[in-house]
Amino acid sequence: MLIGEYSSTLDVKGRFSFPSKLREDLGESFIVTKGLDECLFVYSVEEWKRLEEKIKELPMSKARAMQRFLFAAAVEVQADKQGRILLTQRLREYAHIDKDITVIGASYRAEIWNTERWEASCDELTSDSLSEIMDELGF
Amino acid sequence: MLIGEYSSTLDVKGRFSFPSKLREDLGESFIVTKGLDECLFVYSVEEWKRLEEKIKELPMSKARAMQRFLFAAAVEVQADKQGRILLTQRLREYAHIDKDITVIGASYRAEIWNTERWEASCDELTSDSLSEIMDELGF
DNA sequence: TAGTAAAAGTGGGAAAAAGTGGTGAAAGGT
DNA sequence: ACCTTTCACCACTTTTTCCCACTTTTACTA
Repeated sequence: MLIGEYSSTLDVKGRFSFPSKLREDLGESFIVTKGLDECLFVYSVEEWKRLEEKIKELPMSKARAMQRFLFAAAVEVQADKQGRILLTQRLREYAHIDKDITVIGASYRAEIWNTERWEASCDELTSDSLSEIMDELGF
Repeated sequence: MLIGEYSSTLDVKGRFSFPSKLREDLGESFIVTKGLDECLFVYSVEEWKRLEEKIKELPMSKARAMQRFLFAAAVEVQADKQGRILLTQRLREYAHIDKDITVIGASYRAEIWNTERWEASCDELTSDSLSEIMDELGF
């Protein structure tokens, strides 16, 4: 279970330390790919395989856009001994990552965000919509 | 069943002792997350898992902002041998926790409040509004 | 109701883990 | 073969975590 919110910054080489709490769950190496809302999705290898299976089952008419989006962008990364990872320029551009980074746990996947964009997307949540959904969940 | 009201204060390191009566019920480690009205919600691991399942089932199209909010805010904490816990700065900021803390039992969850805000929110509860709700419940 | 024992709370220090900057080796391209 | 770029690791700093020892409160008994 991936939870929590962690912030980090790119160093001069474009590396950043990936939260150790999330690394514990994700394993040695993991898959990073384009996600919704211009953030990056991060999956453990096991979870990625599961996703692959699901997409395979989709009819070609629907699946090919998804396949192209997810698979073409996907990269398998491995943290160095200090727990840092390096993203391809392509992925960094897609997620507007230049300096400040926020990594969050989101249940079965993690997400990598430009910090500003993450905060903006949090601010969009009104407390009304929050309590509404919480009601529904019996929170 | 979590009940009662307990007060505590942050020490210089930002720790505070979590009421032992509540710890008995919550277990070794528990989940703290952002709650409504700018307090923090505390769930036992079992209770959290139940919520997790519900959150996961929300439709991706509508609820992903909500999912992110809930999972990103969650932290699993474990009391030290003295029964104290340490909250992340993020959670402390959200709940305006700086010095005086009130922890309350609220049935299946506990809540962590800034003491002043807790007292203010108690004052807001008038007998009128309460009796209205009690009517609804057939109390 | 005072004394005693046990539990809970507090302050602080030491060890481990995580984070950061930088250097050198390997790989790849010219 | 040489230069550039990428990658892996070492050494240092900072942060976090864990636990000891002491104080205070609570509960129980005489």
